[in-house]
Amino acid sequence: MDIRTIAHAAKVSIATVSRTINRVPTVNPRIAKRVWEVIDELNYFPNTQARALVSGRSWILGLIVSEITNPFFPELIQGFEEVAIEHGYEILVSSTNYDPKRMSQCIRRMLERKVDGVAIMTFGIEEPLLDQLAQRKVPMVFVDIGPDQPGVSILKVDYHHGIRQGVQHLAALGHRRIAFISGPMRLHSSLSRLNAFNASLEECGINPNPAWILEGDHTLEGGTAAMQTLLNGGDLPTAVMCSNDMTAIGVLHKMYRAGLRVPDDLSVIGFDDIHIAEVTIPPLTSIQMSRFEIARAAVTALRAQLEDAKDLPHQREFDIRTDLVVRESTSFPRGTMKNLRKAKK
Amino acid sequence: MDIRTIAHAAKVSIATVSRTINRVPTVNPRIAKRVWEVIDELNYFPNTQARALVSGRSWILGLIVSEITNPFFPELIQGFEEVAIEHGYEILVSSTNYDPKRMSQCIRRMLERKVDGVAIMTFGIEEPLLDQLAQRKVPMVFVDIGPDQPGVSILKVDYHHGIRQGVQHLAALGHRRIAFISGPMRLHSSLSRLNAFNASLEECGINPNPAWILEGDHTLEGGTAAMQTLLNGGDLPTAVMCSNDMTAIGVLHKMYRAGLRVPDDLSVIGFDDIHIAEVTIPPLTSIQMSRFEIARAAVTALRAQLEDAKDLPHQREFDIRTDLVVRESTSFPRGTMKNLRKAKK
DNA sequence: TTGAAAGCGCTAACAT
DNA sequence: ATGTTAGCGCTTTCAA
Repeated sequence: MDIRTIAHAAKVSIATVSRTINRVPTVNPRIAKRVWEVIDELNYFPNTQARALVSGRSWILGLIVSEITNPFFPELIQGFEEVAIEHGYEILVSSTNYDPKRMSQCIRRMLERKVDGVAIMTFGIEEPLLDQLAQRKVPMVFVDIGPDQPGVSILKVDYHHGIRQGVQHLAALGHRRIAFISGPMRLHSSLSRLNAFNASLEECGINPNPAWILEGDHTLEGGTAAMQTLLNGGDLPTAVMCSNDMTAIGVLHKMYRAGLRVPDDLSVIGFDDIHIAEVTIPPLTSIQMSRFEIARAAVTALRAQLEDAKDLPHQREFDIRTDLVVRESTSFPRGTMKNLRKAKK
Repeated sequence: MDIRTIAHAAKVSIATVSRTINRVPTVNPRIAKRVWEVIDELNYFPNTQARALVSGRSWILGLIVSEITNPFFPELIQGFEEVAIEHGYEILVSSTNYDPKRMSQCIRRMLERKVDGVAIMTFGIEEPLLDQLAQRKVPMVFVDIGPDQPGVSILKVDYHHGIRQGVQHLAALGHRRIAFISGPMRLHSSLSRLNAFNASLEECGINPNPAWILEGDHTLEGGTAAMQTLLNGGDLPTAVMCSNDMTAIGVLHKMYRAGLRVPDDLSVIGFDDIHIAEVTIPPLTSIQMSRFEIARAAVTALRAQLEDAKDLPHQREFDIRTDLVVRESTSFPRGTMKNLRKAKK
């Protein structure tokens, strides 16, 4: 069944069927109605590849993520899928696993399937492969930073806002000895988070201790390893802030293994606020970055380049907020409670 | 740049370029070499939609999952992507969120993008929409059950093997009071797991208590809710087996909330063995079902229908094992330890 | 073994 | 407002 079948059944030309489907305003409403009836009755839908071939628009949006097994990303993908579908786009998701080879393969896949636009949410652009996309004028959207080119939008995450809230929360509880476990330092977003942490520390008048700044890799294992390092160091901080929730969960686990208690022996703050943070033991205080907000902004940014609807924003940068969510992995530093109790007596 | 560019540069016809790319054996090796050189030099790749249009093969494999935010699925998707790409297929992932409307939308998307085959990993087919796929002779692969039609393969998960190991493990520790929190009962896989549990109980000579068979929904919240019900019931079991790990993590959390200890007050076994099960507190004893094995089998089953390679298996069913992984959420029932200690004295 | 040409299903320019 | 037709980039007969 093809467009000819419909044209024949509706007693019009294939051009009219095409126009009807594409909602060209000049079609006679009565004829359009007849065409739609035939389409519905025969359950017809156009061949997307033929359509893409001739129109040059695939109606596919690419989404490149670092690793799909980090719960942050499925939540992001879900939002992206939802918003994209809503606007008639199919999505092509692909993950790099922080591997430059795979990154290059991802770009290739995007190119081969002729995506109309691509969201690169790997929190750090690993290669100048992007030129291939830029050359073909494929609109792109990045997180944090991206090349300053036409067709490129940036989702600016305000790490500082949430992280400052976290540090202030810790400081208010009485913490002065605060560690930070970063993400992979070659990722720009990791650096941004660390910078925001250092700046917030300074705002609170706390001196940073270099021995308490550790590099993690945004995985569970990275979190346990960093916590182990901290434990080996002897001079333990009273609180630790993590660059993402997976790291924090690793920290929680290592503390459990070491027979220490959170938050009694160490307060822990995560970042992302993934769903599972609600049920960790103890429930994780975390800095929320809305996946849905990011997903929506990414699709919007791409659509703004692709379509000329008047309701689409015409900006290069989009702001993404972060906010502290206080749960139970943060409390007074050890000792303070006793003092409080004494004071009460 | 298109096939003509290459043909011209290599001084051959476009037909020869096409044959070269498609590795038709009749092409003169020297000419083929020349063509490949031009292709590499110009960094050319064929337009997939033109190719799909004329050949009728999209080289896209669909993958329908229930919910991408359940960590089991990202791990599955990752494997599926890897194996599919390895064989030259692109993937189209889509999630139903257990919503029949979305399921129907998923099928539609698969149809519109003309997938060559589709893996339906929703653990329970929600609708007879599949006819649309069957009519178009799209090969399908299901988990557990599927329509008995040509072109349909089934991944038979041996739930019984792993679940029996779990029950025996519990029985060996001295448990006789074992509860089960199932998945949504309209899903066939949930029923299978429950049946395997009941059968295993009987094998061990344990009487099932209907009050200890609860229906969950494979989410964290379902797990906490079911555990709450168990707590309210008063007559607490000494162990609980869960239909998936998310449920088990919910149980762990509710126990923590109730001020009870795992495994001292309750032993907990999960199912799936997702990555995070290693770092729950305590680390979760779980029944492993290999995502990668499922992913590989799914792609293999589809390829067996699509390609005529001699090395591809020609069977309708594929077996998937399950195995117990013992960690620290299971132990002796309360009281037994004391007895043991006494005995030691 | 290679080339010429038809045509996959559709959109869009042009003609009516 | 509707129809006719060229052609998107490729694969695949068919002829040489």
